[in-house]
Amino acid sequence: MSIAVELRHIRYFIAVAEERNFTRAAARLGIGQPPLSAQIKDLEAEIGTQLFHRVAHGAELTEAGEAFLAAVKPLPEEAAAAIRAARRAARGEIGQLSVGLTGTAALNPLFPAVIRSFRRSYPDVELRIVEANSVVLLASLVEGRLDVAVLRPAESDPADLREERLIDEPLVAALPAAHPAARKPAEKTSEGLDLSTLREEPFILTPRSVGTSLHDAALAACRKVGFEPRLGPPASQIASILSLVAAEFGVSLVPASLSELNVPGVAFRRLSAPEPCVGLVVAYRKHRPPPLALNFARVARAIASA
Amino acid sequence: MSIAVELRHIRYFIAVAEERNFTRAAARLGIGQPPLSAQIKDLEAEIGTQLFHRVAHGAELTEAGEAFLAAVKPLPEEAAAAIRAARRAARGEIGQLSVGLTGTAALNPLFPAVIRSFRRSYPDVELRIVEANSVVLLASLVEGRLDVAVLRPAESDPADLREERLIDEPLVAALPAAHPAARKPAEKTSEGLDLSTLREEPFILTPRSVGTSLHDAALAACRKVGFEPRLGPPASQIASILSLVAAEFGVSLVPASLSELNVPGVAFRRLSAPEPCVGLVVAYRKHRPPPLALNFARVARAIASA
DNA sequence: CCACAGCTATACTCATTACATATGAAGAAC
DNA sequence: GTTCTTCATATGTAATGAGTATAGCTGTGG
Repeated sequence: MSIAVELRHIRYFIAVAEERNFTRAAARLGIGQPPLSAQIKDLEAEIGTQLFHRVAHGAELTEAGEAFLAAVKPLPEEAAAAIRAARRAARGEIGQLSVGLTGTAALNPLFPAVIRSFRRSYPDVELRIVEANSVVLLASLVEGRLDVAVLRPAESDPADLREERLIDEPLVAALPAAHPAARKPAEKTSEGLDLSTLREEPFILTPRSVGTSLHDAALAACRKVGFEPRLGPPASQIASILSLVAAEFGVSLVPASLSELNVPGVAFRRLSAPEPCVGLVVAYRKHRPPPLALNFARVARAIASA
Repeated sequence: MSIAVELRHIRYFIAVAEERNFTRAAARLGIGQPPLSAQIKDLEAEIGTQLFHRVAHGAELTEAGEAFLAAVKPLPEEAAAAIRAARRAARGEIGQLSVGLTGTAALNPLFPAVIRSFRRSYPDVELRIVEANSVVLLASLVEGRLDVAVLRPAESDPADLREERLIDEPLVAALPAAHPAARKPAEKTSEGLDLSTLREEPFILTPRSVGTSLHDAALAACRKVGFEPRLGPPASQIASILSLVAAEFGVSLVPASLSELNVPGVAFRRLSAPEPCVGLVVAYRKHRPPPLALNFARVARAIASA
């Protein structure tokens, strides 16, 4: 016999309590007075006590009614807030977003600009930024530990990720400062360095196990100009590469944005055309990407194309 | 088109979210799976976004679903708590109770005992205790500023109050310590003082405007033994009466419980039979007394008869 | 590769109930 | 006393929540 209490009962009850009058409350609710009386009656039966004293000129709250009113008053607004929260989450306006970032992307000025813009557009999103190598990033994306990542693409990237190219970035030579090829860059009109002049140098690259993209791009560039590079000691992070170059263990090919860095003992030289390039993409799962990931990708594309 | 969100939707949603499976959630809710699916569908339509990803082995929360779950999770319990609060309020277990207290009742040991017992039985009730003269108490009761009062009854008390007699208390004479009639109380077997021996003394009484009960009881006692008392200076509070007696402005008749007080310069003497009496009652509105007032009265009766 | 198991969605019916309309009863105000 | 206001009751109706049966989809195991 016990009828479940519904938000409808609570809304009706609050209306009557506020109007202190069934008829006016019914008008405010847009229903007739008899059904309103019936609903309140049901509610009272369920609670097991009167909530209103019916008097000639209206209805007054009983003690139980006062207690009930105090307790249920916030409920309709809480329900409405829940709906708003769900809608905002669906639009990707609230929630947590885990952004992965590969080492060389972190050094590109694009990335801080994207983050700045995203935070301005979505101030209520909790951002978590994780830096890791491409292999880790891709695995984390696929397994859901990351929602989106900015990284350098490779053909071997999982097929169930969507990658949107943000920019293409030329590779430049990173040379020990004392290297003969490092001398020339004084003139502005200087042509790019001919990569083949580095054919005898050991190349410092990241091991293929932590990211195929840069590794393969560097190899491909060398092969294109006719030599198979000799590999120097591997370096798993971009900072290590530059350190090894500075220590004259060899040369390297790195994204142009790294030439902004002033690393003592390292000189950067652009290469002569055709410059080899590596891309920078924003990646997320094709399957049910979080709305926030899509929003992040959109912001990133907007910044990249600006 | 738009269907109001009800607690039912929320209960169902939470069940599915927790089970991550429509079929099991339906079983837990005691309904069939198709109606559950329909209700969730309605909810999603109302919110305007999917709350679950339907996958082969069940249902997973979307971002919107996660946000909605976090927001609605407490609602069912809040509604249940509201019902409990209303029930408790109806039983007079919670709420505020304003207790009025007349001056001479405050000095009776019964009162602290009642308060102690009430607080033990109803620990969640917020007690407010107001001391005032009977006229103010009665008016406050009728007008709803007080819920219950402990006072001395009079025939003139409003008819829409119910008064339950707690105890009858003899009146005793309050005499200046130097008064001849104050000398005799040494022997335990001493007979009471004959009131008529005080016929020439001025009587210090509270003015009738602040409380008819004691005033009329004292007058009636004097008349019963054959004299019309001469009135001394009026005193509006019981403390003032005793002060004036100590100052030898006259004598008074006061409830026996006051003889517990050690007031320098005042001696108390019991009167000879038939001892005049004043009652002590607990009073509350006949019309819709708050449940708490009834509970208070019940506790008071229990203590008084113990 | 096919059949099966498990899950959700759809189609349809039934019982419930929330609502509207009309009316009655009771108390306050004039 | 009369009238007005207010809430309660009676009754019919339309909406809807829930039940039953079934179809569709998706991984799994033989």
